[in-house]
Amino acid sequence: MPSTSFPAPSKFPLGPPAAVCGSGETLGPAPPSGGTMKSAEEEHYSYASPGVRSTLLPSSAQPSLPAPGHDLQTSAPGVPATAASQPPGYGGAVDSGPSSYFLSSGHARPNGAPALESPRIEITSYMGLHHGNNQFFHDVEVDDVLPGSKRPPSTATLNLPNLEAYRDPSCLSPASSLSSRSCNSEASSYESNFSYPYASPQTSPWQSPCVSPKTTDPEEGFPRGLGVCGLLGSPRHSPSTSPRTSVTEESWLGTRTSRPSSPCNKRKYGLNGQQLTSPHHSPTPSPRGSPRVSVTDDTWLGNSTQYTSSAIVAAINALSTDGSLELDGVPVKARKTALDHCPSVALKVEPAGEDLGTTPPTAEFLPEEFPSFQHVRKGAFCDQYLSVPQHPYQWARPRSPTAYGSPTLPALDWQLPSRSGPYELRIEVQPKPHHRAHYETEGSRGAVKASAGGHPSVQLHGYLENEPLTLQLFIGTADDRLLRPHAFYQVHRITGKTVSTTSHEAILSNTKVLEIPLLPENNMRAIVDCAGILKLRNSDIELRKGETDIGRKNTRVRLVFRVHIPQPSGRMLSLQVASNPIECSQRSAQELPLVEKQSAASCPVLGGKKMVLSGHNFLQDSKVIFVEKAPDGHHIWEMEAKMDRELCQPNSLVVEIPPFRNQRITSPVQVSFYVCNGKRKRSQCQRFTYLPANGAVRNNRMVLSPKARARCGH
DNA sequence: TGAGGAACATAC
DNA sequence: GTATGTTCCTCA
Repeated sequence: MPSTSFPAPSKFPLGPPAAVCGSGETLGPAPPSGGTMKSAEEEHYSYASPGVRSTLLPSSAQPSLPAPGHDLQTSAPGVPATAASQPPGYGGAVDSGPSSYFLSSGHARPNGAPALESPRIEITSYMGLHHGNNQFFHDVEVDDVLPGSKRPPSTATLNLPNLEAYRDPSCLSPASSLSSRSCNSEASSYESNFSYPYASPQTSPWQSPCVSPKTTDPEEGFPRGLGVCGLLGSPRHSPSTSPRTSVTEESWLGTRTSRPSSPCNKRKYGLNGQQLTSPHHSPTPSPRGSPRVSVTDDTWLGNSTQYTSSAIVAAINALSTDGSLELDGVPVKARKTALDHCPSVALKVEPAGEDLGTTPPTAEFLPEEFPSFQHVRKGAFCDQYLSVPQHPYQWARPRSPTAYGSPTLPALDWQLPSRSGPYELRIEVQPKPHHRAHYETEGSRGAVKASAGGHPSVQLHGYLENEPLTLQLFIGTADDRLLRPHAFYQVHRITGKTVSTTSHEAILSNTKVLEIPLLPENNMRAIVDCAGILKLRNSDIELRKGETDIGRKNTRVRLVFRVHIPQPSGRMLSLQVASNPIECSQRSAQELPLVEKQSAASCPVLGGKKMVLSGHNFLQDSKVIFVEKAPDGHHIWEMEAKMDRELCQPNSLVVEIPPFRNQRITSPVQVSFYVCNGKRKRSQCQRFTYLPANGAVRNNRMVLSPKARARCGH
């Protein structure tokens, strides 16, 4: 395979490659790592065109490169050490400070080099990303089309509204609910977008070279690089390209069929792989074989006019083609398991190079301007294949950032600043430190809540425009490494009467992203009451190709919020902020709180002082109880300390030390305290010493000064 | 639907 | 054997 003819690294003078727009502007932060990243970065920048989803395939081109992973520190051959060692993100920001991430609206591939040849087909999610009425985005997208190429996004997403129709119900737990099975839920985008390594050309050396490779999903080039899933390729995608279809189908239908250790078959499901007959098994492509197509239409029908009918047909063809060959060489067990996870198939169709110049005009991607397209899609296309319920938007959603095509937006594992220039994205209300995530086999456990009741809220400060924006939310890691999408958790869209915030799901490189409107009338503030957390089985994720993280004990997450602010220059400013860590496992939440450190071993004997306790398993509603017992064990007093909730953070409590209550004690006064979670969980008592401030010890008794006495109520 | 709890399964 | 993960039961 030819290697990528990207701009030389010299284009990125500030260490990590900085974003470069078509005009040569140096943009935002550099990607987190090198290696496969390199190509991705370059691709990303050099090709970053909202309207064009380039799909360079570093992996396929360089099979030897390490599979995408999470190790952001990993560098790869050929990549400057700096690129790999520096934290992603702040490298080359220009306008808004070092940390801002800008995207130019006009990035066309600088050298006009053709996209990297690659034997993969990927249908990337794009659907529903173009709905907006945000002219800002609109313009950007138009401008972003490669000059002369008029090339539409090379990838698209097809949402499957009702995955159940394609899955064996018997495989689902009775306890399951549609909403809980994120992968299969109405949030069809997840389904259609969620791709597994096996289906990801970039990680599938065995993929058929017959696929026309012209574009690459920059997203995939990043550490996680599993590829944006979704469906639909550009209208140019040759129906002959294909073969990914089967993969997708299999992964999709194979859900739960072969979970190695899953009790799915042992307990209730009683489903065997045989039962799940993938449409692709049929030698003959059939409408049924491409349910994903309809999937894409799901909630985005109203907005998905970006696709031309030809594109859709191409996608269908691709999907309906048996691509089993691509799975050859992949252990059935692993394959199925992994695929199982992502019922939805995300195919990325890579248009042939020649397509670049023949791609339909950008206008195709502007639904508002081409209502006829919608008609064609819904009626002529979707209806013919799948009965897809119309899913009108509930809100005049601004064009989703993803509508630009991920190539133009920073990858989810890029580190972005929370503020830049006049803008600041801030979490006004933090989520509770514990939220039990639900499995696909369970019903939803509801939305993440705030400690003091209510829900987390996020606000964009400094934005004075009247155009609404979209707030993106995904589940990120909470370990010591750089923030990145969490492999074992996905955000779960909550809907229902109790949810006041509308939202939409999108998939970016295997990560589900919830998109929430940020409206000027709400002061660009969003109350996030629509986000739950879905736990994916460790066994499923760990079998993913390229996955390096392990799920065991990896149960802490953060809510990551992003907003992309169009700039007058046409570029995009991206901000990001992550919440405090959230413990998602049931067991951890039940563990005893443990005080590891306290701010002072000795504290004033009188009240009014505060003490900081840090440890584990503290809850926002944890209580700190002070106890004093006489040497003979006699309980002298016990009282709950007042908490300074404003200063409390996860696993860090700030308490006000209660006033001294008993004068008949010896000095130094030994007092114990424990942290109590709920009714039963309490830490071991931990001692500290009161110093006789404002008092003195005489004859084994505390003698308080009049002032101290008054303060203590004595 | 949203939780809480716990039984059962698996990893270490 | 213990710790942790996953599924199921139950209830408000």
